[in-house]
Amino acid sequence: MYWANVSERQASTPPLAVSTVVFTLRSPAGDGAGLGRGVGADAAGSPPSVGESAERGAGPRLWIPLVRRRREPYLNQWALPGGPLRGDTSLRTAAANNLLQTTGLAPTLLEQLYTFGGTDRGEGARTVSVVYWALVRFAESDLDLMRDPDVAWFPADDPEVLAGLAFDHRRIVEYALARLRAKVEYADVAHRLLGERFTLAQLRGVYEAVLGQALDPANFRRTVLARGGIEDSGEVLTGVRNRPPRLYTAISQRDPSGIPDPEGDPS
Amino acid sequence: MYWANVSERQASTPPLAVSTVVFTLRSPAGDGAGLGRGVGADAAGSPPSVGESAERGAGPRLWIPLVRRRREPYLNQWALPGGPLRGDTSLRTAAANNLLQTTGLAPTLLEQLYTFGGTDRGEGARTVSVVYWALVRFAESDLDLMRDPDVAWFPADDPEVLAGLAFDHRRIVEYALARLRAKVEYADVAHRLLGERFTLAQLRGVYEAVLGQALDPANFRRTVLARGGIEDSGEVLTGVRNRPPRLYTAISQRDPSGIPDPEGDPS
DNA sequence: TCAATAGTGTCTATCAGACACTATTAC
DNA sequence: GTAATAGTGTCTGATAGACACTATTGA
Repeated sequence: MYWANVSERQASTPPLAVSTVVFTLRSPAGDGAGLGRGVGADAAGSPPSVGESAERGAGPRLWIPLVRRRREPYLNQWALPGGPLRGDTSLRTAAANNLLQTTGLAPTLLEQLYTFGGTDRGEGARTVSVVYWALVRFAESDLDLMRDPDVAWFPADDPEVLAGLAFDHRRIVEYALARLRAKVEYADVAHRLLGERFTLAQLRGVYEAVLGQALDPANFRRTVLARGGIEDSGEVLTGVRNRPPRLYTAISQRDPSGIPDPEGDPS
Repeated sequence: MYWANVSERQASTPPLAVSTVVFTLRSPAGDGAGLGRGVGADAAGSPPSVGESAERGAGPRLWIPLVRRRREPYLNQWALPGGPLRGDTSLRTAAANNLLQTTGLAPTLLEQLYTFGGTDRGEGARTVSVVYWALVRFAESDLDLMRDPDVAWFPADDPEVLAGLAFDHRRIVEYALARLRAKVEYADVAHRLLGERFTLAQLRGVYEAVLGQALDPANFRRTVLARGGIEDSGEVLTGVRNRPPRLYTAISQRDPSGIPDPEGDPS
């Protein structure tokens, strides 16, 4: 007996949830809006301990929003924002709604990451989670929505933060980071974390934050300009105490290589 | 209100199914076991028309198994093998079971492809499908299991076959092909379609079938040997009417680049 | 011998990394 | 002026593609 026509079957399938790993960029000097660092860190079970670990100079770092659990299991531990898939919304729409409710932000990039459906995902009933990953521009953030003490931003690569996550969310965040690293080199991922106009140094800062290593400014300029996708806006950034850098803008790219998300929005 | 702890909620989520795109390699000359070509092609709605389209010489081609639907919607059309996710099996196990029941084969590679959950996936009730893609070695196939007239193999890139598929399965197969192409270059995908020992010409045939273009034998040899992952077995293949080629074996690779399937089996 | 494929050697265009060097601002 | 970053030029080693060439079998 072969199953080819099961799409319409109402079987007793496990509950289905949609979660999102949201990345944003935050400069340590705080060039954008301020950011409560580890709000509600006093909760038992997860010490966030957001210390500035000077790994690679003082460039910007990746941050993710987490939500504190208000019920068992993993009570009071931090978890990825998410929720059950309701009625007639698509997976992508559910992820976008979820992101808006949690952070008040609209994503500049939203792609499906992976569907976790193992039977060893943690305590509690077994659940299948479709996980998305997203990028947002933090400077545009509406901080009013962040007053909720059960939502806070944390450095995405902090081992102590990751160790305190509920369920298998640590593995999920690490997988999302790996995908982000693999994607930043050949897609227009970087400028989606920045604003409309950005300098090459800022763009390089994104690459360095994502890849976790310093890059040669001269070579970076050459390769990123040769790759296309950005354009000299003609303006320069003034007010710095050195030679004013040019400002660039991102131009729409037809997904140069890489395979697009099949249900993704062609924005 | 933020949802962080929904994993245990029993919401009215859509039905969940697992499907698999299975690729195998078949030489036009039929060096392995014979293969019913388009069995049951008389069914209305999908003309398989398996003609040898001489696109790139006479190398091997990729084939996929399809299952004929026995109910509405898309009655009698061909679809990907799949079934509902039952009780306490993991997604990966469900895909493997499904593959075994359909083709009688154990996969040499099995990875999650994508989860399709749009609201426009075709007629009938909305379903969320977690789709896997797999590779099998056709020579090892147990053809007794293929007696079922509702299961047949088709060329994976035949436009007429793809056009006749049920639901959004055409898009799914095309996406799986794109992922396979992207992956064959930097992973040990190719030799999983071949047997234990293979010549470099056979290996090149896999690359050519997957990529859809001819490759220079000399350069292919250099690059594939430099990449590592295969080893000279010391034996040669006799019985050919030209210089006997060496036989190589695949050696285990620690996923040289690329990101492994997070719930995948580390085989 | 010829046909056919296996396998080697070599040239070249391209590209990434290293790094010296000049340019332009604030102070 | 100095400090600091922006931006340019150049060298070099690694690599992919083109392609000529030799090697070894069956017929």
